[in-house]
Amino acid sequence: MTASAAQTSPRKRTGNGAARRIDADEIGLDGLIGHAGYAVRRFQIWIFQDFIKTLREVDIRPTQYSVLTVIGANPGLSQMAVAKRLGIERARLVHLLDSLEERKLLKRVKSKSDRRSHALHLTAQGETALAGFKRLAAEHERHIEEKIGKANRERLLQILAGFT
Amino acid sequence: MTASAAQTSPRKRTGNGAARRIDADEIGLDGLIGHAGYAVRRFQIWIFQDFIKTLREVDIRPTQYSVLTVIGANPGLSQMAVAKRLGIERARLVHLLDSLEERKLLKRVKSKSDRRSHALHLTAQGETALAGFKRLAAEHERHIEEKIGKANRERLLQILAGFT
DNA sequence: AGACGATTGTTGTCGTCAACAACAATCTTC
DNA sequence: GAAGATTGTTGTTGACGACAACAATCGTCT
Repeated sequence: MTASAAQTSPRKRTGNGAARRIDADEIGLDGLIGHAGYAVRRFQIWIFQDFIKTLREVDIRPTQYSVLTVIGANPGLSQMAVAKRLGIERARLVHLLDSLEERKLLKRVKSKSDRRSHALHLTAQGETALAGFKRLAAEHERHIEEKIGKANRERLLQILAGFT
Repeated sequence: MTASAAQTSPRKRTGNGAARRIDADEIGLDGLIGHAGYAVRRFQIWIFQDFIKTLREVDIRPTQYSVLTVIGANPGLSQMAVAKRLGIERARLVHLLDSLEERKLLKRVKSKSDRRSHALHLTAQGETALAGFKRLAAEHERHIEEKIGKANRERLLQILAGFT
């Protein structure tokens, strides 16, 4: 996108209220370039949108996917443990689990050793569904490769490995 | 944070309701590792929190900073141009500008050439304030270097240059 | 000149998400 | 057993993206 074609007039910085048609790609970012946060924010928005689009047919959003994946890999976790691991507020996790439980993808089992907590498990249906989600997620990951290059994607994962 | 110390029992995968004290760092991410989106999300959260913390004394959030920076570098831009350049909804920009204008950091000048639009300018106060913000933002950027390394930060900016 | 469509700023709604605070039930510890 | 901590839950707040509608204005076509 943003197919350049900035063939507007050369003069810039028109004093005050003077307005000329301005293409977005000819506006200087100035100090913003060189800010990692800005680049990362834009990149993250792009990634999430592609993830949502790629998994739209199964109606799974990134956070839901991360919850299902963690529970699938560690059955019996408590909500507290999942929340801490994924950096989600336990208050927020409640609603996430509500919707996933309504969709019969997982279930809350009352723990016998600690009657406050719930042990989280995928349903059989949830297991098979998750397998499908993972295939789509892999496709999404390929989109990223196409966007920034295979080597860059791996370098990126390596750089950010400490934040998992 | 998360000072390891995972000296809990070796057995895992306790069947059903059996709950044992579990440290967050011993929970497998499984398929989540290798997902660029997950790493980027965590990284972005970390960056934003550090930015907010570093600029708390001046009460400036990342989005506000990006708006001020772009206007500072391109005085006279319309709201539409700023919104398009930063990927912000113009509806959302209205509130952002409201608060910044209330704080006397910028002003909306009625454009004479196009009476629908406003030409955005920093106030004198806004210019000097922005200089201070930029110093703090540079400090924030140094925090990132300390976190992932100077070389990695530059590589990152290079990889994500297409998303500015 | 006049009409029609597009653009700009604005207001509003909706849903996602992080951050808190409060609460009942339950566990842990003294 | 009492006091304090933890777990799941409900609720509120505020930042944010997406969308729809609207009045004022511009550009264009005839």
